[in-house]
Amino acid sequence: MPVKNPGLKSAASSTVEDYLERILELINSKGYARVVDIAAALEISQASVTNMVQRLDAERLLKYEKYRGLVLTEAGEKLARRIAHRHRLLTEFLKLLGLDDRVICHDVEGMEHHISVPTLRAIEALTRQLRRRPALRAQLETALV
Amino acid sequence: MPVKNPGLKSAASSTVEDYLERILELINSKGYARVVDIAAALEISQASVTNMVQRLDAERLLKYEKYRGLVLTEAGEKLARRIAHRHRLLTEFLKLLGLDDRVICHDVEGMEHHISVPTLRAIEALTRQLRRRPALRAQLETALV
DNA sequence: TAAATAAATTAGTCTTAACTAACTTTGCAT
DNA sequence: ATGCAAAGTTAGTTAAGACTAATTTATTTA
Repeated sequence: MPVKNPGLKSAASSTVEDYLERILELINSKGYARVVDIAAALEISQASVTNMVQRLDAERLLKYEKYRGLVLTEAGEKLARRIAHRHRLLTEFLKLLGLDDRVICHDVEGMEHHISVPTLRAIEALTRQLRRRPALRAQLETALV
Repeated sequence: MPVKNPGLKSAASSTVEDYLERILELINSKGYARVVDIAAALEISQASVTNMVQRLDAERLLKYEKYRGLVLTEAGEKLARRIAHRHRLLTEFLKLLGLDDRVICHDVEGMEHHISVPTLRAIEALTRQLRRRPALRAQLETALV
């Protein structure tokens, strides 16, 4: 089934989004993202990462020199940031629903690539409202017995 | 990336879920689901449908006789119903957020396969609360300008 | 009922994105 | 400086799930 992925109107597949997300995380936390670290983070082989990294270089989302490492391009970083932001918003939303971290993590990782900008905005607004209505959140929790 | 699909703790992939969903829809609306109709509904070739239908038969989610048609098994129908139900709950939820039908349709089709049972329950509870709080819904709509 | 059309099937191909195994490069420790 | 381990790369394979083209079966209509 050719299910498109226009969530961020980038041409990025879910897979590409996952890579960018992890790469940005690594850069933020360690200052760099090596093939071996990306592979560990995504729980896939180094070979797969090498392939994808070369592809992302071809797509100008990062600059890669063989054996020497990579840096995100302007475009790549921008995209990665938006992906990370979307991830955070979804996580916060589910957190407010009282779900546990394991479930949140799993579901967000699955859904995040499929959420369009308008839906994300709506969820963001809802999250804000939910945040200031503890009584409503309490209602939800009791419903989850 | 080996992203599992434990939403309904069935072994069904997203693709299988899509097929079952459409097959049930067809059966509900026309009384039967032919290869040609499934293909049209999913916008894929008849050949692809034939393949999948044979696989679903092997997995005992439906019974299929070459050239003669198919019926869902008990297990297949049960699963299909749960998939359809999840689809409806998500659609209703997004509807209450004031999103337009195109967006809802797209996003639900993407997300539905990745929502776990606990998350679905939480969203269901939230939907109920949202339904009885028009003021809150109005707040959301104004935030979506 | 026979021809024409619609539906279904088969066989083989393509793409994406994983994998393993084998090899190369780099960097560190002696 | 060399040798070993860690990191990275290449080549070739696999699996899911699409596709087309060719063929077969079923159905409709003249």
